[in-house]
Amino acid sequence: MTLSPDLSAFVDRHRPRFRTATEFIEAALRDAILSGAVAGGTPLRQEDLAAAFGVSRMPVREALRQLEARALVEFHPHRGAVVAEISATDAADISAIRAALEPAALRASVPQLTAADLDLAADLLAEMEAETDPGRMGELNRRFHMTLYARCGLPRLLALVEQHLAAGDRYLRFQFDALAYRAPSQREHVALLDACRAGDTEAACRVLADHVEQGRRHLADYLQQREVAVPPD
Amino acid sequence: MTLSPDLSAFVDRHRPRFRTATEFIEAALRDAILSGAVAGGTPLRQEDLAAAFGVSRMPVREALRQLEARALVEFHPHRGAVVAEISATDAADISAIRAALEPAALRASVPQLTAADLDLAADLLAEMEAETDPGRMGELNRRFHMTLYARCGLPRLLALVEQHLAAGDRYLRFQFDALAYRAPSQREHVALLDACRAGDTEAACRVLADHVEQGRRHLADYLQQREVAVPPD
DNA sequence: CGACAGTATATTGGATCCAATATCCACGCA
DNA sequence: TGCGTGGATATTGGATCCAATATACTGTCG
Repeated sequence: MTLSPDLSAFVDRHRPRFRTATEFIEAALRDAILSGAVAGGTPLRQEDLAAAFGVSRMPVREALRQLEARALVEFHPHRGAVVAEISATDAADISAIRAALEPAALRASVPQLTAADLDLAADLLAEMEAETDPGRMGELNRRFHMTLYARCGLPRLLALVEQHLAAGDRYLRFQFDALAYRAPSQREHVALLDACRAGDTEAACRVLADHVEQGRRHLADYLQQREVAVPPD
Repeated sequence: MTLSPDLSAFVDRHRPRFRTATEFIEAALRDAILSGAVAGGTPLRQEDLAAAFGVSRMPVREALRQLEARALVEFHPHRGAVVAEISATDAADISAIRAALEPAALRASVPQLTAADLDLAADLLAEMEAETDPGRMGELNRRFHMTLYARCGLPRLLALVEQHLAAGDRYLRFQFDALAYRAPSQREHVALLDACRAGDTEAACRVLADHVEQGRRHLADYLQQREVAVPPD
């Protein structure tokens, strides 16, 4: 440890973000799918992906396997992987999981939240007010929620919550009337943060449960009308 | 379709259970880990596993990647994979997830349960009375629970529940006083099944929440005394 | 004209090979 | 003697190659 502590920040900043190609590709593909950049049903040709990333098929295969375990892609033996389809029932599924998990995470986290956590959450909320890009909006929303859950001390639960927050965002991409949902959502966020700041765990959980339920309903309504408009093939 | 329908059952029965080596190895390793046959911290050498399964390292690598995504093994770049460690906090983590998810699954499932479902659950319960092998007992317990959740119509939620039921069983392997827990657990199972049979969804959820909580407490007590006996190295 | 069989092709699954890197150990130096 | 350096070794990460299989096409037969 002869290295000046001041230098460590630079070392960290310049350290390659990913240590293996597999890690990098897995993260990139996950982002691409969750952000909605590649639609459900899209075939994922190993050769094409390998060429796109400038590697061989092998790290692509490993990354696809990890995404399969996360239900983001589906494998059909000898036919390849396709991006998992979205559907109204899948949205309901994700909403149900969120509704079950997030209050549990919040309940464990609120008593441990620090002033810094609450300030960070407030900052994220303020940023969301001005944001127009839906992708960035989704990220801010996830970070806001995750900040409030972060102190729950249950890493598995936290990972599951993050995963399903992101999975839910896949659907928001396709909502053109998302703006109508935005104002009430923000009001719920404010109420949630207030309850957390007051240390009222149960009130916070109630607000959150309601918030997730509102989101579920909003999504269900949207997807149902969409399904009527675009009949299943 | 010239094949007599009567033959299809035989075809299915004799169809190789796994169509790719990766699938097979993934299932085998998962079972080995969840059953407690290989302890946490065990290094998983790709070459050794490949030899043990009679294949090359490649399907082993893909299987390990899938298990990594399920948090059953941990990868350390260029150092290999090790079986995920068990700990008191991890057990608490899994218990919290179960407590959140299972009542949600049950609530959605109870109204859809058929008489056949309830009879199957009763059969499993009866089998459990006589069972002494802890591994088989765990499997019966999982199947009993899953039978009651099966009609929830939310496949992702169901998969998560199954995954964490199995993950929880990893801990029961190490409990030598599991027999003391067995009788009250069975009583709770009976009460749960009765409530389901009566179609009283909310009562069933209360019984289940209590059941999971009892399991959590039992596990926490056991692991705590164990941690005192075996200080962390 | 339609259905089936056989083949051709594309793509994945698996094996082998090479490169990169982490750990271990011996050695030298203060 | 203790620490740091350098190389040897084991193991993984990645590339390339071969085999297996699913799909599409083509031609033939009814």
